[in-house]
Amino acid sequence: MVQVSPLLHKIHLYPPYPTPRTSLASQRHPTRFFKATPLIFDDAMQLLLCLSKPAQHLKKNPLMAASGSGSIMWFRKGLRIHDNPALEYASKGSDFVYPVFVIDPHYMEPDPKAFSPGSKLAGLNRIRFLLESLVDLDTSLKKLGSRLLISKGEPGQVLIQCLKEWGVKKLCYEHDTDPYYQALDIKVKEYTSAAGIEVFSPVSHTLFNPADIIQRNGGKPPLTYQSFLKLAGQPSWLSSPLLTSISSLPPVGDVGSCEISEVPTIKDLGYGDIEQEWTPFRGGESEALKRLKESVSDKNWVANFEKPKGNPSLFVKPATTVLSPYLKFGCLSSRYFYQCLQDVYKNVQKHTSPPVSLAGQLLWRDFFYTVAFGTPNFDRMKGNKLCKQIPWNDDDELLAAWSEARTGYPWIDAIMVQLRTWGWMHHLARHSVACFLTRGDLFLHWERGRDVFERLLIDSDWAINNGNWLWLSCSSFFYQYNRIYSPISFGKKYDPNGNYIRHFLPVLKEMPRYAKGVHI
DNA sequence: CAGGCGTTGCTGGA
DNA sequence: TCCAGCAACGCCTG
Repeated sequence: MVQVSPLLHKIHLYPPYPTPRTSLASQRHPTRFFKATPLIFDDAMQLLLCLSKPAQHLKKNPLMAASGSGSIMWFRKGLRIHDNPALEYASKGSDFVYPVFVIDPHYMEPDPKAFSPGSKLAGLNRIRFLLESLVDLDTSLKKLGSRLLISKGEPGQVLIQCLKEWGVKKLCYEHDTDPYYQALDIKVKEYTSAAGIEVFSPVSHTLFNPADIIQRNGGKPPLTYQSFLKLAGQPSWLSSPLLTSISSLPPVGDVGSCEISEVPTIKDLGYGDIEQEWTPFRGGESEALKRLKESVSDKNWVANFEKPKGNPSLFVKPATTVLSPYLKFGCLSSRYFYQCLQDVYKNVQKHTSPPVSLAGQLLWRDFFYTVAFGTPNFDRMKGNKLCKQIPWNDDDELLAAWSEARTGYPWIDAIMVQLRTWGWMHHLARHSVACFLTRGDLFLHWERGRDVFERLLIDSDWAINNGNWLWLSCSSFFYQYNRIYSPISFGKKYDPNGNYIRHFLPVLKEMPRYAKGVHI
């Protein structure tokens, strides 16, 4: 029978989880005219009349919402105002801008069958983080004279319905390389090209355009970080300052019969009253910029940032920025982050460099985005050309012991508790539990661990998550699976307080090893 | 097919 | 404490 490790309640005695850095880290679609046949003449007259009148009149006339020049700004990732070229283009020369976010029920609505509270695809912590980001975006848009329009349903269908209903001639959204969005974009573009709607889809989620890098490398993605750096060079946009603020936005036009709501709460989504310990990290662009400012203002820290080497106890110290969840949802622009870092580097005598520097971390992110984009079946072992084919163990109970923090190894269990409650861990902590699962005695499939991370992490990012699991399971990029193959090695060098001990075994010898199947 | 490269982790000496 | 050297592995190149 499955038992809860008696160690679980003791885990909280361990050095507490990391704290934030502050306290510590054209053509209009004709549908509307056909639908409203009696109004064709009126519409045309209104248009003629309005041409000679001030724009204010246009804005107040709901009929003109459809006939004026309107754009849809479709938010997916990129939940921000600063450095948002799609939003900038949508508002340029438009009388109306419809900022839309579509709630995909698969991603948001409760799934009682899931192994942790949340939807089919995401844990509750990340869903809440997303909702907070949407509320923040809505607030910012309202300050600029606009608002966020929330719609529900299959995103492709909903968007096409909006395009029809509002008769806009421009659709703008941030380009996305994830397969989910690639498939969605194909569907939407089929419609827009048939309907003669202009689509503007700039690359602004990453520093570089993955397609460019792949092309420069002869059609294949670079497979080492160093070769990626050589191909990438300096980002082209760095020579001119990014647009980081907007003074106002065109108003939202008439939404017609489209069902629009405010940003829902967790309760609205059908989760009822949830009693759980929530992640301490608040979603949204405002919070992201606040954190960024705090991190970047410490020039010494930025200049000397180095991925902490060796000692995992460092993850209780102010070792990172905790900006990853904000980068994931695009609450923070990676390009703006990079620009801020370059500004600091310019003004100091000496600074660290990639791969260990802070800028190097952003480049790692781009590296994984590029490889992931250029590799079919990147998220699977089978059919993935990069992935070493390994006959992994398949054992649901061992997997459950790992994901439910019942392995019996306090260090591993503490990290898994942290993942479940906070949805975020230091990269060294991720490294430890990933190696434990795939390269330790469990020898379980990296796809299983990936699934758990993807669900529970608030910053889980398709390309980066899969890339790291490929790496740490020695399936790709790195292949020394004889390294750290046994959990004992986690105790060899460090005692429970994280102190370095070269030859350390006794404590771990006394640890119950639930993971070996005794108590499972 | 050999040898160099990129990579991580351990060791031993300064 | 820090750093160079080495081991070990698969990929890339000539």
